[in-house]
Amino acid sequence: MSLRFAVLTLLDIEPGSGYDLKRRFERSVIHFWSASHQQMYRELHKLHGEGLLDCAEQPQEGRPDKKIYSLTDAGRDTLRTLATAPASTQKIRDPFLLQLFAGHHLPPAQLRAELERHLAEHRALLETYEAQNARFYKRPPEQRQRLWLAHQPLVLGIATEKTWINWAEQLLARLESEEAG
Amino acid sequence: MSLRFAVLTLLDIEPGSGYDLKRRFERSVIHFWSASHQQMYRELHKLHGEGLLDCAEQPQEGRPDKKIYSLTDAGRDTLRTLATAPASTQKIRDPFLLQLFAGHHLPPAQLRAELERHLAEHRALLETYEAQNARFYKRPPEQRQRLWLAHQPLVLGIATEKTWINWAEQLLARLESEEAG
DNA sequence: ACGTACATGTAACCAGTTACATGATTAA
DNA sequence: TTAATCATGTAACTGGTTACATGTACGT
Repeated sequence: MSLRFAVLTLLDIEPGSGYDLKRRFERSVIHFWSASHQQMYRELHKLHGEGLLDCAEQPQEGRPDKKIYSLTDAGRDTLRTLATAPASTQKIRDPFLLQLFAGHHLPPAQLRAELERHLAEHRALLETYEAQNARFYKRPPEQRQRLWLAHQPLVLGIATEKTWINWAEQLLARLESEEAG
Repeated sequence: MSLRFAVLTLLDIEPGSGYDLKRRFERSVIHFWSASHQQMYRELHKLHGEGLLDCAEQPQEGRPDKKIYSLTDAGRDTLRTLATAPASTQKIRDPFLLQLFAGHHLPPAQLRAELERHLAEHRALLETYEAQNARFYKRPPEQRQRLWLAHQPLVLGIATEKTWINWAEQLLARLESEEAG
């Protein structure tokens, strides 16, 4: 139900097309949820079929027509219901940790290279989060007050990435000293 | 491919049945991967069908027969290949953060109750990790040296849970002061 | 000529969850 | 007698990924 919940939440804030939603996921929700454009279109069709969304076709010149989706009353009801339902606690599922767990199958140099690759990705992620965070703090105080709750996932995202990077740096140092010694 | 990798890794350490694997997942790998018994049995059948596992039926008295699976040579080859393949970086997908993001749809008291429920779950999780960690440090130094890499996911698990709990406690304090003020 | 952004979609597959089904043993 | 642990499985469904398909516009 989470993709459904996410789609309804974003369309409730502002109507848009599948393509719009995909970009909004990437820009604002990526640190705690993600979805491909194929998932979007499938979900939008389903929601529309169930009468939770209205669809307005908007012809465009020079580019493909847009289908702008917005919530119906039934959609808003469903959103309220989903928002109230208890969410399940997320278990970690990290393929890289699995790889580490079986790390004795890899030559140490390759393991170190893998770790450095993941480190680079996490550092890049942290940078984009920090940038989003900086934009938040440039908003007027009135908006910051209103949006503080929706901002909390980003706060956690930043803390989590810092934790990851810190752990990985210590691990890297140890891998290097094991290789040297 | 990750479930496959996890199953092969555990069976490489020690052969066992689907039921055994399920328990070993819960005891040793749960903090970075999880799987239900249905997934196990399906994966074991598939791996066996592909000739990556041998299966020895072991009759038992008073309880159902066991099917003990172990790696074939082809299985060990596959495991080595999977261990070498670059793992994708995990994206966070936390339904609770989605709920927070849409938190304005919930009455504050209910939101606080939800947060407290999740906090309790994360605290319990941290406790079990700390217990596992304590058991690790009771092992003889020779074993600690040999297993240090496989122990790293647990180190990260502990740090991540602490980060989560710390974030949630600050959020809870703010929710309480907003309710009071 | 090539890549990127815009815009929507189908099909096949892989992964994970939920519900159901069976049946013995052991401890409270 | 009730619940938990041991042990294996089927079926249906939901969710997510990968590959393919189409076509315009714009910048290099």
